[in-house]
Amino acid sequence: MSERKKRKPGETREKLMSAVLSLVSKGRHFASLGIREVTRQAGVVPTSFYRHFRNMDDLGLQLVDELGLVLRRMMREARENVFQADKLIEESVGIFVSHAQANRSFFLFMAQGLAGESRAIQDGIRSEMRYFATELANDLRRLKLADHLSDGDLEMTCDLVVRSVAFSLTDLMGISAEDEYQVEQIRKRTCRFLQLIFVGAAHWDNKGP
Amino acid sequence: MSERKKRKPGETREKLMSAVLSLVSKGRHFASLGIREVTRQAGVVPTSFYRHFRNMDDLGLQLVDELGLVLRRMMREARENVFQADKLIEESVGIFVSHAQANRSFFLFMAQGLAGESRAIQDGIRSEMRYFATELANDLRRLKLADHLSDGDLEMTCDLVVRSVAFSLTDLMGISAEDEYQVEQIRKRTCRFLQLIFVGAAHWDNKGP
DNA sequence: CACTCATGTGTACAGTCGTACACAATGTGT
DNA sequence: ACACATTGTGTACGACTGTACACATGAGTG
Repeated sequence: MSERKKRKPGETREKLMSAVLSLVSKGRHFASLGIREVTRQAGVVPTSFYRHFRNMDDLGLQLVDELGLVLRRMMREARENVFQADKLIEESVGIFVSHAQANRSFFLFMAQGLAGESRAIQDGIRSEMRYFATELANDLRRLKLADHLSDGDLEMTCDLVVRSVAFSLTDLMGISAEDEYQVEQIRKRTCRFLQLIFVGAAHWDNKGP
Repeated sequence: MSERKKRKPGETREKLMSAVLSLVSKGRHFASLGIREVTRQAGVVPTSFYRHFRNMDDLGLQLVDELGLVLRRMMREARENVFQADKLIEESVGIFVSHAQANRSFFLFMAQGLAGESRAIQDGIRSEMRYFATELANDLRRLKLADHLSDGDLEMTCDLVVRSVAFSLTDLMGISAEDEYQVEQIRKRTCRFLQLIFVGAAHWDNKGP
């Protein structure tokens, strides 16, 4: 139970996970990747794979965990940088887009996993999205921006927001990262989506059941 | 250039496409399917595949075409059955859910293809969604339900509607088709999403650029 | 009839797959 | 210093893969 002082503990593990992300950003789908292919990309012998993962789904699940970290970092940055309520949407979407560009492979993996082959990975990603929606609801409450909404209605609104942003994610992933014009189009369009949703939320009066 | 009277023209072709759908509904991802696996499921010899498709992506593209037919059938039924404007959302979502159940494998394929491996299939499905949004916009114009919206804003609203429904689709595909309770939950939640969006659209005044 | 054409079958091959096993290197606790 | 646990390597095997080729069938056309 002492400290590990190996030269590079878990180095191959990281190489394998990076290899998957790298293949995914090259256009491959996670479900079509095999152990040999991943180890080849990582520059390791196939047998090494089993030292760290039981199978590809196991690796995918651990990628979902790391994805969670990325998302939390993004949320923290958004919380630190969004001060004025009237720019809330623009700022948040901007941060989201830049994170999606900076961690393209992670978000690509996320988009794929939502309708992927492994139920466990699907559930993991869905759970991350639910957590995100909950945190968003907390923030809106804290900023007194949703006082007239019931808890259930606020939760629904945030859920819709997260889904819309997630769908914009698949738009982003469909274009090349360098196409500034298209990125800007998607950014603006996502902002308008969210504005529309928030206008709806602002005028939402016990219309729900 | 005369009429073909072969016993069963294109029979194997259909068997191959059905085989893919069948494998997809069993939980497999399209990107992970191989030619041999598909032909085995179809009860045909592997070489027969090439008589009808150049590769798996080609087959996928033709599945997208058939998916288009399914979507158009659904839209027609919605147009025929939705009379009163106040029940428009409930009726439409109900028709959507029942179609998604009846053609589960097609919609599963669609959900997968949105973030799939083949760019061509992605674009095909995206194009189907765009068509759908446009038709929806036409209907709303025709029913005089969006008179205060500019064309661009109406298009955006319909796009958001279609995206929200498409995301509900992945919810639907994640549960077992027999779980009536969960299906009902998703149905209700989708209705609330759309209601929120339409409330937003109703109060939308040149807030856009 | 013989022909062509579309379709389906059988065989074959080289490459890849997942994974089991024995072994080497190296850092850790006694 | 010793044995141990962890991590990485090399080899091996049977199953599966995509696809090329030659051939069989049967319908439509001359």
